[in-house]
Amino acid sequence: MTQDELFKVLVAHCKEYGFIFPSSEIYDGLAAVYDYGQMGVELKNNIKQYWWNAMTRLNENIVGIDSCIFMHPRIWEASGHVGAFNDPLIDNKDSKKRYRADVLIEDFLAKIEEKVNKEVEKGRKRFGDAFDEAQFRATNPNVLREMAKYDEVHARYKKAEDANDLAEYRQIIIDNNIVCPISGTCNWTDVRQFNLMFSTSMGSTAEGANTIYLRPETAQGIFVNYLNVQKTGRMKIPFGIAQIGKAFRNEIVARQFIFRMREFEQMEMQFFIKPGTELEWFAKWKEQRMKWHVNIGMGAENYRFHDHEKLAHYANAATDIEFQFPFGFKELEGIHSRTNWDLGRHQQYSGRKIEYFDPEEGAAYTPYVVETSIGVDRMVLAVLSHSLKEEKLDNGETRVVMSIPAPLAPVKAAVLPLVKKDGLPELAQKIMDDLKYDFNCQYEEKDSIGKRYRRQDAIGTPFCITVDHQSLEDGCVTVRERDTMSQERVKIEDLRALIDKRVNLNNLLRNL
RNA sequence: GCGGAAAUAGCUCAGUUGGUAGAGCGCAACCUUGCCAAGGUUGAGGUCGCGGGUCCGAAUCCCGUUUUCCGCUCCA
Repeated sequence: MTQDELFKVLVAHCKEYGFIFPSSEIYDGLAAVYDYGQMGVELKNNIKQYWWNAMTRLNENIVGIDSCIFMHPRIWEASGHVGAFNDPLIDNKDSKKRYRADVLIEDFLAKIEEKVNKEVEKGRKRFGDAFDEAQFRATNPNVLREMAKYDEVHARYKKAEDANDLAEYRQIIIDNNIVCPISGTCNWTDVRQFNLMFSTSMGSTAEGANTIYLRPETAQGIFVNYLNVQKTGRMKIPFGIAQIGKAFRNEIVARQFIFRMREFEQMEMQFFIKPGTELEWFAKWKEQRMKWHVNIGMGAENYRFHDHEKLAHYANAATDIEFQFPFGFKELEGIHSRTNWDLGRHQQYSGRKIEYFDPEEGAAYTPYVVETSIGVDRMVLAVLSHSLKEEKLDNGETRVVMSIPAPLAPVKAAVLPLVKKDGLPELAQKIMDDLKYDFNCQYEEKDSIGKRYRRQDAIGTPFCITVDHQSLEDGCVTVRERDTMSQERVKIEDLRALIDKRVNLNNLLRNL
């Protein structure tokens, strides 16, 4: 099976077994939005728990918060999100290149100015010392013609800009035959406004309503609560604030299943430090975060760092942890040294002093920040795509098995009476009722035992517990292991310890 | 956004020159069986993605539209 086919099989498998469904499916779906089903939500919750406990329990200086999706609109001005993503864009249909419509028009105006300047230079050469530029500009027919065109286009452009009239942008481009530098044609699409942020309005009456944005990242909720947490938690630098939550980005193209969605969930931790120590902490978190990933047991060879050469406006060092997805190595987590950019901007925009008094230094400063930011949905996809396997068995048959690392598996054990009579269901149900307080378990008595094993394989259940006639006499059951398909006789009272050893998240955390 | 392909039962797919919708698997109930996708009986489930048009008649032909997949493009 090629990676491409595997990916298709994965998407189908996720739907068939209740991991992930396309959103609003009975209404033909909503592009690039997916819902988690009964299995998917368990897997996702386990991943979140592994992260949350690794961050907040294993680090005494990291605490969690849960901030709102709605935030003050000025926050997004301070963060740079409003300014950076409000561009009118236009595509050339022939070269398929995308341009900013306003830049195309400005370039065109600049070219006219250039032409005029050339004329002026020609005049200067011709008249020498007697050259009067103002008079030349007022009388030369070439200059007058070009300037008339300039003024007309400029006036239209400014008017269109003020009114945010996208159709007029396009009309200006067409009327002046502004062509694509690559294809040289004037075959343009409509101008579209791209804003990466979703907006809505707050306030129940139209006139009183404010435009607010759905947060495009959870990080800002941490930054604006920095003072609250630092003061009420009496946090001493270095310290971190962790958060798990939804974020929203109006991606131009959202594709590849849950890899790039418009609504997604992030797990972010902002670590506040003394200026000058950021590269040291950056290196430390790089190492820590890679360890967290590899510890899951999906193979160190499937991860790699990708250091950024081109840095974002807020960062002075950045790297991605990439995972080998079916469609190649892609970003799973980002680690950024964000300097004091965010806190500094909030200081500026809010007018509040956001500083830390360092008793050791005897001075106050705006802390620097090292961020770790991971996509929950991408983690889910990493686990699912790595775990799904089609195996050839010795008897020539194939089985589909989800070898999800046991601590992350949605269902930990299935309790199965071998037959649906002779008191076996009753005993199985008793075992189920005992285990369900510790583990997510399933009870199943329908169909042959082989079929039930395969069904549990397909959702990644690490253990199947089979109750047979002998169990009634000796108090033992058969424990069948998912990956090896091996079977073992185990006393009923030993079941809990046996399962716990393999599926308890704390065992994973202890290895960190 | 551009180009290409596709959409029929829960899933995988048939469906003849246009003539009132099919299979396998799955699902539900019962019987038989019992350690790796067993057999039998019975049953439920589809306005053929949606909207128009042509026609006596459309799953089938035409137009539009939505969604998905592949490539390009984009992604602080």
